[in-house]
Amino acid sequence: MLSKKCKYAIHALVYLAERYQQGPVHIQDIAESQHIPKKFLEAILLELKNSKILHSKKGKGGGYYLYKSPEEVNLVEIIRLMDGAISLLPCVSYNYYEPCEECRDEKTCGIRDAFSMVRDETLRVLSGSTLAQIVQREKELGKV
Amino acid sequence: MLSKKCKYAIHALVYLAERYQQGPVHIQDIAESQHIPKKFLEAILLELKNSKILHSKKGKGGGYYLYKSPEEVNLVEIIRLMDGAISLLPCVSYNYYEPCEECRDEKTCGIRDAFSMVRDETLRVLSGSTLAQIVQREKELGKV
DNA sequence: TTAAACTCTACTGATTTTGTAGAATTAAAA
DNA sequence: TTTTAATTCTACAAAATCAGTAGAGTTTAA
Repeated sequence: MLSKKCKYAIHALVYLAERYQQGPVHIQDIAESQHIPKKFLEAILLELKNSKILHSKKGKGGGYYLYKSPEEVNLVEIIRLMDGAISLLPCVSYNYYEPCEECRDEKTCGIRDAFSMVRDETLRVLSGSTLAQIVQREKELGKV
Repeated sequence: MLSKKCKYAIHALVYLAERYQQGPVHIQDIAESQHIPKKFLEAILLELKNSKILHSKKGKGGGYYLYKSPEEVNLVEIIRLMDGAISLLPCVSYNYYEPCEECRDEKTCGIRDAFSMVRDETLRVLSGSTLAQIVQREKELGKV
């Protein structure tokens, strides 16, 4: 399961994607509309800014806005940033690999195959799911 | 990521699958060979027994053994039992469904699609991965 | 100069995870 | 019948992670 932090990040980014190139958006605005605790959201947005997904403008009239285009940001990137590995086992992770403590020998472990396939399919689906796609999908579904 | 508990359960079950229909196996035996803390393993095996995957024999010469056949036990069942939902979001879960607190309207949420697909692919792969298959795979890979 | 916004450090409470202790129960075997 | 070796069960506890808060500092527009 994704953490709340990660779900908050996705919702905030979708909200900002809907307002792409329309100037900075207040944290307060995002927090209220998306039902996210403001102080918690602050930390999340800061992290997204440090990862060059967002930029911010300080001071009066400031706020956060998308730095990357909505087509460039996909769910894989967001999840890895917020929650870490995509895979279900550390021993089949591309970005967060660790040897399994339990497995004595990775080469003869019969369990890894299935989880490698799950990882591949998950990456395939989530990497194709960009902010632009999500916004487009919501328009199709009739969200105002 | 799977919890340690879940990984322990998988390893213990594979170990028992390799000894299917060869009588009860001591917890001690499983714990030592699979590097699992014995007391923790006790709780895990008891849970697997309560779910009718294992049976046990008490007293001297007792132990645990597979009740279901290795062909009947797949990774979906084990993960659901140990860690809960397969899906990454509660709002797309079959067995652990909960409405998303963040989404005001599930029907117009553009995020769920991708996670529904991830869930479907994950279920497809993991439901096809049985204890029998894992044991077979380990034989192929040359595990003694 | 003031007000409104983000920035940053530190902290805290709740929950989950990962175990451990120890007594009770059961059953085989001596 | 007693001993011994195993599972069963209840209760607890340490550690890690998650979710959220407090509050001072910095920046910028008006």
